[in-house]
Amino acid sequence: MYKLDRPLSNITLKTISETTNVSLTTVSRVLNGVSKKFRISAETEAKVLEAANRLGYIPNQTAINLRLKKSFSIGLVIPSLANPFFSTIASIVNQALHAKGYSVLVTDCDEEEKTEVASVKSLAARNIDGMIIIPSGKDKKHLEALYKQKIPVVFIDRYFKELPISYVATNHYEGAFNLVNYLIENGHQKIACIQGTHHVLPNMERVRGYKEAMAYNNFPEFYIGGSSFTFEDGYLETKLLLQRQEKPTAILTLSDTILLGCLKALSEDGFNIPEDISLTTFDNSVYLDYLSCPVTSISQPIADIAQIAIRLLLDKIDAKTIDSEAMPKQEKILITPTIIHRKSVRKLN
Amino acid sequence: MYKLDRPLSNITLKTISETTNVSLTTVSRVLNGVSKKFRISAETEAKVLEAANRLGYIPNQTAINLRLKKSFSIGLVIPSLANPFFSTIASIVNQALHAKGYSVLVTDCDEEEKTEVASVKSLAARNIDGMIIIPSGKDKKHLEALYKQKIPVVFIDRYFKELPISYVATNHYEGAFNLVNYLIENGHQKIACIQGTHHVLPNMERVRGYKEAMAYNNFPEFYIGGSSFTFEDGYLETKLLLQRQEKPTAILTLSDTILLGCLKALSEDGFNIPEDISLTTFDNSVYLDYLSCPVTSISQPIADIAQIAIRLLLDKIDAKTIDSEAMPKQEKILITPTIIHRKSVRKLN
DNA sequence: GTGAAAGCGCTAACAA
DNA sequence: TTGTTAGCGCTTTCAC
Repeated sequence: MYKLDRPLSNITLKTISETTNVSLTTVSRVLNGVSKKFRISAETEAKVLEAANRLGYIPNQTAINLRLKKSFSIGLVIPSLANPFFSTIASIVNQALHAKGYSVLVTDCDEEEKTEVASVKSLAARNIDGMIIIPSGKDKKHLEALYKQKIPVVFIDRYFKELPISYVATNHYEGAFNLVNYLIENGHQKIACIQGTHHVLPNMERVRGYKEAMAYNNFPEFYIGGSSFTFEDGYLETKLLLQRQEKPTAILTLSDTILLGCLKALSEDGFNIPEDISLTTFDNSVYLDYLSCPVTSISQPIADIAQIAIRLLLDKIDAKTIDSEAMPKQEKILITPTIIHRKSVRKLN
Repeated sequence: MYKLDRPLSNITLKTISETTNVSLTTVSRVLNGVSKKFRISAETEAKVLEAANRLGYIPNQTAINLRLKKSFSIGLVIPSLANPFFSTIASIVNQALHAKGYSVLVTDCDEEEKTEVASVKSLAARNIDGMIIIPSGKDKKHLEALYKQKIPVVFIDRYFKELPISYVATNHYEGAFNLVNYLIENGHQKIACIQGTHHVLPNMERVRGYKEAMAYNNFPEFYIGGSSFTFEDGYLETKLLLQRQEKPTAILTLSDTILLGCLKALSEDGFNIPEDISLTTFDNSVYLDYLSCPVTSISQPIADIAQIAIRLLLDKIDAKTIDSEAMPKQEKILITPTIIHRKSVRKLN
């Protein structure tokens, strides 16, 4: 009738059907490995297989997706791949999902709420089988919409308690609580906390852990500063902190970026670790071991989180395939992180 | 006829056509924003728009892809998202491409050649419009196949000189050459080089730069050690290096991971930087500024590389859309990296 | 054992 | 200004 501009993969089932004089149906069956189920003769099967091989047949996924209303691909929505924590998750999720035969559509939202909304919509239009989302912002209308569209979704790391969507995350509260408690057990009372972006859940939970651990031990909150997860902020806030009359005996930074800034300020001002000030942090980046004084840190169970999220998502997808009306129940999984002990905490007398 | 298990987005053009009593074609035209081109009455247009809105119509990308033989998505093949250099590239490419209306299918190959081959094939089956690849291995049959299938491809960072496929990468050779020259200008002669994985191109080029800079200045190669881009290897190799009778006055590590291992060994053995030994590295990770002695480093123009690669790819896609037979010419772009001067190089009188 | 034909949702050539 | 219809490549029902 009319011509399309781009003949992509010229070899289709039809091509094979014509060259072998076998019907489309049979060709499809052979190539899908259900020959015996339909009792296709060995002869026919061989003929088809040979042709497919010779011509270099590649099945057209798009057509399969349209026909089956399943795309064998899942969307992964990430605040920023430039953040090592997220890119590690992306790496694990990607590999695990590929191993299960899924493709992964990754979107980097640049920590922007607007970008996230656009990404989620674009993914939804692509007949994605499910989505794993690390929310970037506070908005959740577009996420509610996914629930209504019955697209299986799992949140990682950040989540909305009000939404009936499963999540798996680190128990940041407990992590911080335990870490502060550990400092207190080592005789520290004047513990300062340098936090990151205020409104993100992990930060809020960590700060809550700090506060409650202090309260639990009947200590006043010594100091809380900081407002973003950056080197610069860690540096500035530490400088500010060190100006104060009363010096802390320990500092808890809520991320490794903050820690590095803090370290720079500390060394500039002549404080040694752990002799003068003890230090603890979150994230447990590889380089912590290689700093002049290796720093004790909370280690998030990244691999576990990723694996559980995948498991949850695939379960939901399966459940939906069996009964498309079923509303999956919400799973709320919080994993308590561990403390990796290094040399930055001094035991006071 | 028969029922499919998963009614995904129930609202289709047909639904709208039926509820508004407007033909499918007209509905399609209105929704594609070409109403005026076809002089569709304002009345009809409004009716269609209203219905689409009310019903929450979401176009089915899969159907569009099949029909148009264009998927508006491009594949990004990465050795490992856990590597900050690659994840930064992924982040930039992702954002830029989304801004242009493309979706991005990312695959993490875990630095495995086999995984890469599988990924590339899977992407090819998905009617990808183009691919950006950072090759993981030495195999290139599957990449040649892409060329034959006329799928637009651009390599980043690692490339095959023999393949007629465009690439954009850092000029690692010049980077290393300039860095070693800089050390020599500062009076260093005993310059040791600790390298990473031998067979990867960036490593080979960097080592070549070291060797030729030494030869250019008529110095013997002082020392070359190392075999992988890891902390452990950097640590071990430095320990080994420091055992030797003749100590180096400067060390060039070919990655920041190696550097950190090297630093640990240096500090364990009581060497101060830059007093006892000068240090330079590659990668320019953010934390270099925050080490006890900030380390001078080669900085790869990651953003530029990503932007150029995207530009190249989109050009190829456009060219192909216009003339599907045209064989695009190969572009070979090498960008010379800059030296970020910090405090780790001592000037020898 | 094999095949004809319908249809997934969409676009565009052609007709009116 | 609008509509009819073919067909993208595939799976599956139903028939032989």
